[in-house]
Amino acid sequence: MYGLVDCNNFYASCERVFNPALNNKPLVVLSNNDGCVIARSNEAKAMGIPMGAPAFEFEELFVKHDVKVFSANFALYGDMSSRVMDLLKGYCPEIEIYSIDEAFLDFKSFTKNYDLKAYGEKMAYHVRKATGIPVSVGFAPTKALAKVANRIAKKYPEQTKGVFVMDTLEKRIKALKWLKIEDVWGVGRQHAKRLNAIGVVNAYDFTELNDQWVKKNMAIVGVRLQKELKGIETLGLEEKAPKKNIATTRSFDRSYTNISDLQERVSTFVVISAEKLRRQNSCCNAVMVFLNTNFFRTDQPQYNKSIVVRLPYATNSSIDITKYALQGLEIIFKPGYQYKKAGVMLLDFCNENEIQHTLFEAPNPQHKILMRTVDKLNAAIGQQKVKLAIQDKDRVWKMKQEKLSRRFTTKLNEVIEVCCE
DNA sequence: TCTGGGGTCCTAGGACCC
DNA sequence: TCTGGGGTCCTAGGACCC
Repeated sequence: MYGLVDCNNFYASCERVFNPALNNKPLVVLSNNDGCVIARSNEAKAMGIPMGAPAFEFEELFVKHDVKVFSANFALYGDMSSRVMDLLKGYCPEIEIYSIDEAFLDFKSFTKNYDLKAYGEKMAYHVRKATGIPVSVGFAPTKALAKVANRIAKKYPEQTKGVFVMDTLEKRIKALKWLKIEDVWGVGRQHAKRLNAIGVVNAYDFTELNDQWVKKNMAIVGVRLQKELKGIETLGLEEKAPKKNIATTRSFDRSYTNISDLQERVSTFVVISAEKLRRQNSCCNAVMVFLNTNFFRTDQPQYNKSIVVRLPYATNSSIDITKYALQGLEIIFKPGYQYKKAGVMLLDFCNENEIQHTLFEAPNPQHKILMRTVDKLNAAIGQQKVKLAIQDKDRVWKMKQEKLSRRFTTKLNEVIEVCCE
């Protein structure tokens, strides 16, 4: 059996841990720049605030119903996530951390008639008790079915106590008939539309579909999914692998027209990305840069362009990569447009120790030592304290974050205060 | 006025090889 | 008039996930 543990309304729950006055109140968390709603408490969901809703469109509703609004606090969420995951590892060492708020557990090595229901409840209780984060647990013979089981646990907390075990054929059929096709893991908008058109409305219908159709319209991924839902295992736990791409992209608080502003942004994006690259001991062979105008402003001329610049040698030096990224920017930049978003993506990785050197161009060996030193300094005295001269030339780039909570768990001077009378 | 960010996998088709 | 067969690698774009 597989288990899927998923934190309930994760970001919203993180905000509540250190501020219990928020319990039972509608609460939303906004994306960078306080742009869109990216997490909602149950109360906020019940009010009909959709995922991805632009915050400005719902401002009135927030005020009217006293919805608690927070800017995304990823320092807090990331730390809370690792606390939850560490606890789960204690219950099942075979674990795949699938995202910041969910993990698959493989119970293969447990004895056949092990009481997973009781075990799951114990695990969920412990996580709640130790971190303050509520979780739901689904058990089933395949990963895709564990996703379904989890959904049931989350949807019916009273009946399931947050844990649902799908261990019989009857339970599986009933669950699949209950689950709408568009809510199936791996079925997105496009496939859902096509499936609806041929009368497939729930997950059970999908399992009954002939596999020729599935192969033709949803490719091998769809075929696998169909098997998984029938209880035939096609997906195992995945190993944690180093990233194949690393991206840093941002929308700006306003539009920018000057190339010098964009040069600063692109350099900073490279520096952030390259630090992640070094952390996983990789080098990249190419860098992609893109520029976007504001596509919501249909009244303004639009220009979206990206370019991939090959590097002469594989490197993870912020200095080298910045140089080539800026060359790329120079090529795609066109004056006269209002740029609202830009980004950088590092591509084509290899291991730091397996670099193919070229005959005529060699990296500066000093960079490696320099980067290590910069990384160490930044880790010790705060991120981005040591930077390239082209970054932040004469202005502080501020993201709109008006409702940011404290970094309760990762900054000593921001920890919670306890008052004793 | 205001609308996020970061990933993965798969496939078709072009370019190339012998 | 008529023009083979078998293969690899790369890339762009689509679809999906959180």
